[in-house]
Amino acid sequence: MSRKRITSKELAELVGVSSATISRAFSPDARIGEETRSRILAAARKYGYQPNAIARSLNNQRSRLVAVVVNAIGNPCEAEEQQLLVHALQARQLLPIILCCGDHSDRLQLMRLAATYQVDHVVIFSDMVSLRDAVDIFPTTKPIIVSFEPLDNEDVSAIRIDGSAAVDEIVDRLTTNGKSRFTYLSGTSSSWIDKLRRKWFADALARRGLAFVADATGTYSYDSGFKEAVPLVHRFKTDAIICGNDVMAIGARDAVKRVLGKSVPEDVAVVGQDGIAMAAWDCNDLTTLSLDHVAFINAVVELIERHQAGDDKPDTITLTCSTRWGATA
Amino acid sequence: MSRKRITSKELAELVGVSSATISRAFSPDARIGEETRSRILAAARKYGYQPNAIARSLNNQRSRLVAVVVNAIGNPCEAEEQQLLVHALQARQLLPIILCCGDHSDRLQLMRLAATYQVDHVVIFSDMVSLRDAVDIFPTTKPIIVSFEPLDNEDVSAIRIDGSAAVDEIVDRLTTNGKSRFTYLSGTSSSWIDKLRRKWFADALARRGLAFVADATGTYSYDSGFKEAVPLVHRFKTDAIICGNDVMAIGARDAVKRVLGKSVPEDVAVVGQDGIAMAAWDCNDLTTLSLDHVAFINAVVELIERHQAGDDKPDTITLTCSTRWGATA
DNA sequence: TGCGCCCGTGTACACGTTTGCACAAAGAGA
DNA sequence: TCTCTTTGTGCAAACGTGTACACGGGCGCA
Repeated sequence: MSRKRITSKELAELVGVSSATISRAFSPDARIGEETRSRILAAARKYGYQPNAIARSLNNQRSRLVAVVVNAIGNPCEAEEQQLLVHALQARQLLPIILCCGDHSDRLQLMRLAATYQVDHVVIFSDMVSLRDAVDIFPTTKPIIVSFEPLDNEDVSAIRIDGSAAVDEIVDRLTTNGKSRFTYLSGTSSSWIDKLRRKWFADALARRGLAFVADATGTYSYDSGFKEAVPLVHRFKTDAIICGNDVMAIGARDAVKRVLGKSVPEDVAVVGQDGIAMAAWDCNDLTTLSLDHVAFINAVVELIERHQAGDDKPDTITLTCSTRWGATA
Repeated sequence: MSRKRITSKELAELVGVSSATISRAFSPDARIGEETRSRILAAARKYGYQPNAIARSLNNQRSRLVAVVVNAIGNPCEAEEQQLLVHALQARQLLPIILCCGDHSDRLQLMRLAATYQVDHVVIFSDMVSLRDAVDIFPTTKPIIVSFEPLDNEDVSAIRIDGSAAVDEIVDRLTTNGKSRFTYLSGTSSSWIDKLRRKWFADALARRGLAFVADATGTYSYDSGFKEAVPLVHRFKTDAIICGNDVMAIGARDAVKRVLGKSVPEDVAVVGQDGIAMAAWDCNDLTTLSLDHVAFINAVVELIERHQAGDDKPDTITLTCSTRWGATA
């Protein structure tokens, strides 16, 4: 049953043409007789012939593969974006290769492996990889950086996110409601994104003569949010916890309510970041700094399309965050 | 900056050997002088040479690419499994190509596109694609079916899930607690998995002289669980809702509590399926028919490794479900 | 010295496409 | 009829590897 796939030369023999003509039958704007083409396509269907994309890529110098570098697949925020991106790629006949860099696995080696497949584009969602490594490993493919790391390199395209205005709104409401002992629960200690997000809040606080009274570091997970929230409340008497993502915010809220027996937002307000679908669930109803994921991915896709069209001029697109008002702040 | 990637022939010239020797330097068990190899590797590092995997694949007839067919990336249950699988593949120097078949996109065309890339293995998580289509589109690659569809084809490997024992436990507790008006909320009308899961419960009920008093169909989403639960309680007076997955169960629970003002599990019990991490969150604490995702993916990986080793004999591995007891039933 | 063997390397071909060039046939314009 | 363009096709050369085969040299052994 597992018979070999038929090649263009074999099909050529069966139809009675040359293999070059087979190839032409499959490229839409090639010079070929209409009658010949339909004869070939019929035979291809009959014998199950499909052009070999590996061979084509070798010849073309275009693989139509896209490396997508992410921290994790499970993380809801990333997952929503990945879903949108994968759909957009598929609609353009591009195939995504997912590189999962979050864990212990050797990121650099993994990216090098993907680079050997001559991917046409690289989309870097993960802020665990540095820009320097990215351009080093993909010298021929201009990467698209999606993390918010400040770029000093004019050679890569990027999406920049600006949340300062929305953050100002959030802090405004919190202070209006009497909050003053703010704390920040970040998701990781080594991430540019996390540092930048924290800075938005710190700046907004500074404009009002305030500052964070304490910091904690989790792992972007529910459990870490749950666990880290306890000392923030217990020891630092915080009345407003700003969390690095929505999942940790949900964990923190649960800890405040269940473990500490306090009410949210009256005793302690909790603010998330990302604006994932789950934040809007009735049982969560989270106040969160949210990003329009559709607009975000649209921007990425636009950059990819420019690259694909041969426009190598790098560009930076800036998006602004909005606020989802919920019952937690 | 975007200079072309260096080829093995060019590197050969620089080092003063033939391109064949370059190739040998990169295959661990080739006959090559130790001194020559280290000289080549040093030069490769210096000039940034990496063997071209596309060319190698063409030559080898092995791409080291794996097509992973899924319904969606956002779905938490699938996401957890995808994460595990991707990690396992990466550890084996295999690269995953994700095919997202859930939506409107033309599944068959998408799979055909992936097939042209000569993937070494195909893992089908989605039960939206039929077995017949799979073997048709990947004639040369024996696919690994992960959906639970009853297989009449001896040519594919499969993972089979058996939840009947755990389901019996669950139904036992529910009836002991006085539940009698069971309803089933499925995630889709066209899925084998969903039908099979429903059958486990229906059989367990039948053994006790019971049957579902009503059925509803959602979309595996929180919102659909929320919406579909209302009429089940309101109109059919159900006191136990079995949901097709955990996310819908959370939605159903919220609707029962917030919209209908009833208590869970006293008035209405809610049972999920999948055993995703979120089910164990403090705010959810869901009773659910759960699968050991690690064991599940281990089984998949074992099948892949056999295929990779050239053992084409198809095999079926059976896993059993367990129960996570929570506060909702 | 002569024979056989292993080691290290080069030569050449194959993998399955795409595409520039050549060329025959057909049609158009004079 | 002669030339010029257009159309459809084949030939052959890439694309960058891996590897079977050949071959020269060094070594052991008789």
